[in-house]
Amino acid sequence: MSERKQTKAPPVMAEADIAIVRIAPETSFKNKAYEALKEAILKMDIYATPEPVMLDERALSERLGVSRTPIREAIAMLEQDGFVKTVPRRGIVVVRRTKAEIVDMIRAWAALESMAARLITTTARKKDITALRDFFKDFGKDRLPQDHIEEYSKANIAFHQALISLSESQVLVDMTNDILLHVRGYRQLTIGRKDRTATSLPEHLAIIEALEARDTELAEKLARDHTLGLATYVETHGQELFS
Amino acid sequence: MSERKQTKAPPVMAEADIAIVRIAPETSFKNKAYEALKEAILKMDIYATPEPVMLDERALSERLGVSRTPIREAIAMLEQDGFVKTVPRRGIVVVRRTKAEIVDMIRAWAALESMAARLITTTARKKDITALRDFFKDFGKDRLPQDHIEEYSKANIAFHQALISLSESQVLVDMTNDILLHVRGYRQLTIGRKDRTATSLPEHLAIIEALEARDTELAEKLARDHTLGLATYVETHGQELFS
DNA sequence: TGAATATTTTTGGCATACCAAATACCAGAA
DNA sequence: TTCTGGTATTTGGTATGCCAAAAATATTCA
Repeated sequence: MSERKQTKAPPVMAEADIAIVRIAPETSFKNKAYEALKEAILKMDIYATPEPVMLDERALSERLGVSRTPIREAIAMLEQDGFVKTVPRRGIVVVRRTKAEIVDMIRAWAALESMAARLITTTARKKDITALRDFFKDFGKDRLPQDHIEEYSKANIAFHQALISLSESQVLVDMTNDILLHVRGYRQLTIGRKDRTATSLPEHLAIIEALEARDTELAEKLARDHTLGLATYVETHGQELFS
Repeated sequence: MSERKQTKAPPVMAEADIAIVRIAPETSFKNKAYEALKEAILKMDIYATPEPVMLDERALSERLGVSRTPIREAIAMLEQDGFVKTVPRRGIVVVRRTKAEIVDMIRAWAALESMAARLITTTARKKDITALRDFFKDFGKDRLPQDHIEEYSKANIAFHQALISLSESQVLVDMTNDILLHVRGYRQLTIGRKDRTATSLPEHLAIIEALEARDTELAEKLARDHTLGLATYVETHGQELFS
C-alpha cells in the first residue's frame, strides 16, 4: 500500500518531502491560558501576603481575550497540578504550601535524585558524567560561590536538572521538575541555598566523582544526603508563613 | 469580641449547636465525571487490544446525562494526570504506557518507598511498625503465599501502602498512589508479582525487622532493593505490548 | 475501473446565556 | 447605634449552539 504511493508521482512528492513537520498544532486557547496562568502563578510571590490570592474567571477571560470556557479548562488543569483550588461559589485560590509540605517535597526530590544517581552509575557515559563539572567551571578557590550567589544558584539548579537527565528516565525528570515548580517560590528555600553555598560545591564535586567511579552505593548516598541537607535546613530555619 | 457572642443569647444558641456540619458540598458534575471516567479507564484493560482506545465527548455526555462542558473539564483533568491525551480534531485517546515507562515508574516508586522507610526508622512508633506484620499473619510455612496468590496480592499492596503511610509524609503517599494507578493495569506487573511471591514474604519481613531495629540504612536499602527487584523482573520478562 | 475531487459527517474548540448558591450591601426596626 | 431582613450582585457550574479542521463518503471524469 504505502510503497505505491511513494513511487507514484515523483515531481509532486518532491515538494511534499520538504520539512513538513505537521506544523505547530496551533496550541489551543485552553493550553495558552494554562501556560499563561501557570507562569503568572509561578512568577508571583505567593507567600508575600497574608491574604489568600484569588483568581477571577471573568476577569481572566477578559484579560486574555478569550471566553470563560478555555479559562475554566485551564484552571481545571492547574487544579490537578495542585497550583490552585477552586471553591464553589467562593472563588479560585492560589494554593499556598505549608513548611511541612515543602520539606516533604524536598525529601521526595532527594529520593528521586538519589535513584537517578544510582541509575547513572550503571548506564551513563563517562564523558557525560564528566561534563557535569562544566556547570561549576567558573567557580573555585579564586572565585568562591558565596561571592557570586545569583550565578552559582543558577548553575546549581542547572546541575541538578542535568544530573537527573543523565538517568535517561523521563519519569524521574518529570517528577523532579514538578517538585521544583512547587518548591521554588518558597523563600526559605532560596535562603537555605545561599546559606549552604559554601558546602554545596564540594558536595556536588563529590557526587560527580562517585558517579565517575561507578560507585553506585556512594553516589546514591551522597546525592540523597546532599538534598536531604536542604530539607533539614528548611525544616530547622524556615518559619511557618501565615498558617 | 468572641466571648460576648458566646454568652449572649443562650436559648437561641442552643439550636445552633445541633449537629450542623456544613452539609456535603455536593460534588459538581465536573468532579463526578472525572471520577467516573477515571474509574472506567482504570477498570478497562488498556493493553488488551492493539487498536488505541478512544473516547468521545458527545457519547460520554449522553452516557452520563450531562452536557459536554463538565465532560470536557473532566477530560482536561485526566489529561493532566496522564491518563488520556486529546488530539485536536482527532479524538481523545487513552494513554498506553510503554514497558520502559512502567519500569521507570516502578523505579521511582522504589525511590519513594525507600525514603519512606528511612523516615519511618526515625519517627514511627514501635507498635505501628510491628502492626505491619498483621498483613501477613495468614501466611506462613503451613500456608504459603504462592498457594493463595489473589489473597496474598491484596495483602501485598495493602502492606506497601501502609508502610508508606507510616512515613507521615502526605507527599510520598500521594506520589506513590499516583504511580500505582498508572502501573496497576500492566499485565506483566501482575505476573511479576505472582512469580515473585516466594521471595516476597521474607523480604517484607526483613524490611519490618530493619524498621523495628531503627536501622535506617538497612531499611532503606531493603525497601529499595525489594521494589527494584520488581522493576528488573518487568524489564527482563515483560514484553513490549503493541508499541 | 480507478483516481482525483467534491460533499457530508464527525469531532474537538470556543463563545454565550442562564442558573443557583454565597456574599455584599442597604434600609428599616429596636 | 446596632441588629435584622431582604435585595442586588458576584461567582462558579452547566447547557447549547456554532465553527473549522479532518475524516469519511459520495461523485465525477478520464
